[in-house]
Amino acid sequence: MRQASLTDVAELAGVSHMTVSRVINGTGPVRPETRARVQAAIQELDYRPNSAARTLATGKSETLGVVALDSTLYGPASMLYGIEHAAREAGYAITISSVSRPQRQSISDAVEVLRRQAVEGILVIAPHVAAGRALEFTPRDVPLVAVGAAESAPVPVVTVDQHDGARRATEHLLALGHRTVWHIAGPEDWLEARAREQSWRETLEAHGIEAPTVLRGDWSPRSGYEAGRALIAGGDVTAVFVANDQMALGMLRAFTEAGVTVPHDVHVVGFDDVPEAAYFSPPLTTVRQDFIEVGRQAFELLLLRLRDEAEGVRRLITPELVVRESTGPR
Amino acid sequence: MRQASLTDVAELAGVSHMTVSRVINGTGPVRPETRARVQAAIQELDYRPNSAARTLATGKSETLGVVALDSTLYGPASMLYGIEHAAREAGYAITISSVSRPQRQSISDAVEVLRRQAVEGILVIAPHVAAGRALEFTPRDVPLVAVGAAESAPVPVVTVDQHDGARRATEHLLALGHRTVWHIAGPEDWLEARAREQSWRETLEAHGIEAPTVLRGDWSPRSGYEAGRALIAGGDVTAVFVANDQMALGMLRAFTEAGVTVPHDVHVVGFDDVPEAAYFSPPLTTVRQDFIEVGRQAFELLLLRLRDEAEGVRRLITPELVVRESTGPR
DNA sequence: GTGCACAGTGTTAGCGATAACAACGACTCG
DNA sequence: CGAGTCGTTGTTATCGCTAACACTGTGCAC
Repeated sequence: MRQASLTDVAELAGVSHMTVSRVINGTGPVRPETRARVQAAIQELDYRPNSAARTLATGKSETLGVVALDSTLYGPASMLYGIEHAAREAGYAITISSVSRPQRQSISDAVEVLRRQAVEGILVIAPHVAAGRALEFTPRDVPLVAVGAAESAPVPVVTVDQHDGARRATEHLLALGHRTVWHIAGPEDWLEARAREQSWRETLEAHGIEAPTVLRGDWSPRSGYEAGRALIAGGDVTAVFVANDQMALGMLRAFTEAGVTVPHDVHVVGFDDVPEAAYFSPPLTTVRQDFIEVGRQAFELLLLRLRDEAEGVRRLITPELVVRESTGPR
Repeated sequence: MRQASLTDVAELAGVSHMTVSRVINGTGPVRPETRARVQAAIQELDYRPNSAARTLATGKSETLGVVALDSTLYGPASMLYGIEHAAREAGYAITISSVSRPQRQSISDAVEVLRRQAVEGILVIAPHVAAGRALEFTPRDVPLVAVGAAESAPVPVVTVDQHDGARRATEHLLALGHRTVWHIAGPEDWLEARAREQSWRETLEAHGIEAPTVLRGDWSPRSGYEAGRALIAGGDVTAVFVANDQMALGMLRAFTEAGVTVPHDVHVVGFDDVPEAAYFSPPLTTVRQDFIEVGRQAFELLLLRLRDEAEGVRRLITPELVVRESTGPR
């Protein structure tokens, strides 16, 4: 048998369908005994409101869309969960549409897919250059909030303060007495990677130090490993700021294999503070980003945006330097 | 101005709304020049079909629900992406409802939330004992597929063969000449943890070895670290099979701190093959689970289930032992 | 030339809910 | 005691779409 509808319930309870609707939504007055009869009928028929019909009638879907990254990178995945959690608590459903590769077109497509789903607003987790560009071309009539680092985007945005984090990491190393600090950057098309690199460079320059050549990885441990080998080959490295923890792990591995000891020979700082970082060999000094909080605030900001109160808002979340043995005493 | 509707498009193109519907869905014949006029009108009005209305009219939502775990554990997160990817390719949208703690009630609630969203089918990623129980009480009229390890559930299920994986891990260690193999298990309420533990025990018994006392963690590196310290305190340990890679990392750390060398003093095997595992110190021998494939097959299975062709189906995916230095020559 | 198939299009009736207003009785108030 | 108020319920229209069927006209077979 098919799903029961409002009318079925109304018939069984001997009332009009509107009365049932009132009972369900708590709108308008209903006599207690009528309410009881209706509720009994609902129980008996295992009635469940049809959200498509409700959406059609009200124009509200109580659903938000999230454009996520098709990856299991710790950051993006955590932000997704932060968003989902906050949204669910507020009674919103979440529809996701992920993109495999962060290209302008794919992000626009994902947004388009979500718009057809009649979502009320969209959160874009896409800390790429391409994402920023895609957002520029997004119609202004969709309530949209960027999560991550799309700084230049013409939409409200929530992001961790990458500059601050990278500055702290670099200054921490400088304070330990190093003459310079090397940097392993993330992929060039990630805004976060760019921001960290830029801030690292500026911090060095502020101390009158010329930044050494940047090595670039792709966030993966493997690329960190390779960068580590390259550094060893170059010689004369005593301090490295790596753009994420995974690459830092790869680098630690490369150092270990080559007999370079951390923290004795080299100091290393990562970025993210993944749950594993405290158990690397040695435990990694890193910059903690509270992704869950980012997700939560992004959701909040989207709610504001839905009420048109988020014009030009940009929320910065301050990261935190967590000092561990990888920059410990030698 | 509000979103354009079929009728608006029809008016602009000078046809009936049905003709527009036919153009959009490719149903029924339409003269090429009419089609062109309609398409022009669609373009001009930036028309976008209203999915709520379509769902209401057809009874099909082209949407699937996923009950996910509110965690960034590598496995569950990867499976989610596998599912999402497969579904999107097939034109299905995905609505997620995550549960923070895997209790029977919360899982039932999540399923209920999704049912109201008019999803056509539901995938439950919830490899817990509680999930299995929750699924028993789920009405049989919702097409539902379990992803993970809910073996006893009365629904079709896709899972990695945990028994096989744990057996391979244990036998690998035994083949290296160890007299026995210790085990750090996962949380007792996870079916996967149970399966790995049970299979480890059976494998030892099959070799006439009595299983040593099990230590139990919570999947976190910290718990692995503590288990490692406990093992060291107990002494006389030469081979450990750890139920996941994160705990194995913690254990490696505990060993390093205590001056116990892997692989020289102790051999360690993990489970999962997270991207980092190859860069642990030492690189970790582990059992690789292809989570993306699990997600893909789960989606496929749900499609079968939607056509009532999945009765009692259970798909097992065989994991693979990846040998690295943590069980290398001493 | 009559009939029939079929391409092409329109008309009408839902899908299951909410919105807006109407209807009715009981009660209060002046 | 008539009018207005309010609590309670019902009626009707509507959201945007598709399903089902009705209606044209054309081309072809016989």
